[in-house]
Amino acid sequence: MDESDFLAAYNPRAFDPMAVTADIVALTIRDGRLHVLLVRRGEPPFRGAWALPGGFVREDDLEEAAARELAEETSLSPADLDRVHLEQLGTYGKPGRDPRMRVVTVAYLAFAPWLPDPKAGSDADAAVWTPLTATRELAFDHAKILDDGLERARSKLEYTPLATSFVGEEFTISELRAVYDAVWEEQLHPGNFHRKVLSVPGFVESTGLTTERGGPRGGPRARLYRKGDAKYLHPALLRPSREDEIR
Amino acid sequence: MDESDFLAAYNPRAFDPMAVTADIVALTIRDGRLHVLLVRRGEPPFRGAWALPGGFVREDDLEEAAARELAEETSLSPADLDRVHLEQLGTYGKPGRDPRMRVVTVAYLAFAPWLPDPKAGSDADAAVWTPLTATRELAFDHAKILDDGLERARSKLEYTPLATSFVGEEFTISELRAVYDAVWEEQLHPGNFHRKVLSVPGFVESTGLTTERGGPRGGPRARLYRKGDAKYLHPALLRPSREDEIR
DNA sequence: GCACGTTATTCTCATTCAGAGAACTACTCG
DNA sequence: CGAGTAGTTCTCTGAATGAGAATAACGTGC
Repeated sequence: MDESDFLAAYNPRAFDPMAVTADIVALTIRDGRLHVLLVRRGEPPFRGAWALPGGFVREDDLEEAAARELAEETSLSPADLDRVHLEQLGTYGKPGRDPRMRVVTVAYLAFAPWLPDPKAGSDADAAVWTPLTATRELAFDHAKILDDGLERARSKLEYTPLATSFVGEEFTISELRAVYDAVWEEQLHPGNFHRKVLSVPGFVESTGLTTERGGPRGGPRARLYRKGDAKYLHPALLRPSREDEIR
Repeated sequence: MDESDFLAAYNPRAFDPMAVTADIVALTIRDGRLHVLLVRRGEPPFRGAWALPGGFVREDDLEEAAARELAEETSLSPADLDRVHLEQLGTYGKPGRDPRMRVVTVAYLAFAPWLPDPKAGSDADAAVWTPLTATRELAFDHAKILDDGLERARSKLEYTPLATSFVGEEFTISELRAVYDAVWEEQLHPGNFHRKVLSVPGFVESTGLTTERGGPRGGPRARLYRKGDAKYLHPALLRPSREDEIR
């Protein structure tokens, strides 16, 4: 066979090697604020600096590599990992972005519900959920990757039901609204939000239950919902007042 | 220095090498139909099969590599290349997708206005604009990449002014509508489309001119517009009737 | 137990937007 | 010149949105 001859003679080392890493922008919400998972690097380059969790891709698929790194950093059980939404964010391969060699990084974006505080992983001293307001200097071009991840997250809340990935299995409309408030950094109108969520087909479905108690500062018991079967929100739930970002 | 010692001792060949390619889903509109640029492979693997244009990433940036490949395949002048919108689509790295070795492909999506028929590039017998209706079997996982590119294109027309990348410098509202018709495969209402385009701030701006003649089958001269300064369409121009795709 | 502040939920009302259809007009073609 | 086509503008109707308010259920502190 022509083709198999070619493959036998093919030398995979003929090109400059490139390393491929999978890094993760993992977002969650704690205390009503958006947090990102950061690790402190235990090895050069950028030893001691904060960075996105990630690691080299070996034999596995890109997304598997990302899931593996995330599970390592957060000591997540497989069952927990199921509840985390993971999607590809983008790929960053500018020459010189890693001083060691040419590294192409495939970034993934993860939306997680509440998770316990992580333990340190293999190549990191520490991994912590960090509020976004306390932005730190990040290693490599991770600040740019984080920015891209935030913009993607903000945008995805508009036209997908992914906000439900940030809350528990059963949730109230107010908890869902808190997700939007945190990610968009805007206070949404409770009444209109309530109407909107219930009017979008497939966004949430009722469980028939309510919370056991009212809120910590009073108020009636809230009805509980679970995620519906919609893949897209239609009509979308648009961010208010983006006049400035439009041009 | 600790860090420079580390870098000096670092062996870039310690990992299995991975090749990185940049492949392109280049779309344009001809005769009112959406076309994609395909090449016929001149070398194994998949010799003789149709594939997306692309090639290995060498010293350059990923996007530069994509632009270089696109320019090669289409024999585009730098001035023409300026008018082509290029954005990253996604990265495909499943083990085994290339029989030669582990190949990670960063796919780019290009929107081009009318371009001349391409000549064959270096590693391809032929490159042709192919109507999407005549879908062929594609090499590797390029069918999936193409599908993802189409979905991205359809979606981007909704909330960005990228439809203007498919038409010339000056265009009529009807030409713009033809872009939407072709990409969405729907006949939009001419009156409502006209109202909508003119009412979205920054989508198009008037040139004050009109076409020299009416259409080939009659009708009045149309006013000419150029691209406005909006980065996003607000409110967006949503696809009609996606009820089926929502869940 | 009670007054009060808080919050879930529902309504109202005014405004904007989208879909359908049509009018009006300027053109090309035969 | 007459018929047909297409660019542009209007009208009408129903849906969606934003702002504000009403109602009612609950926790807290006295």
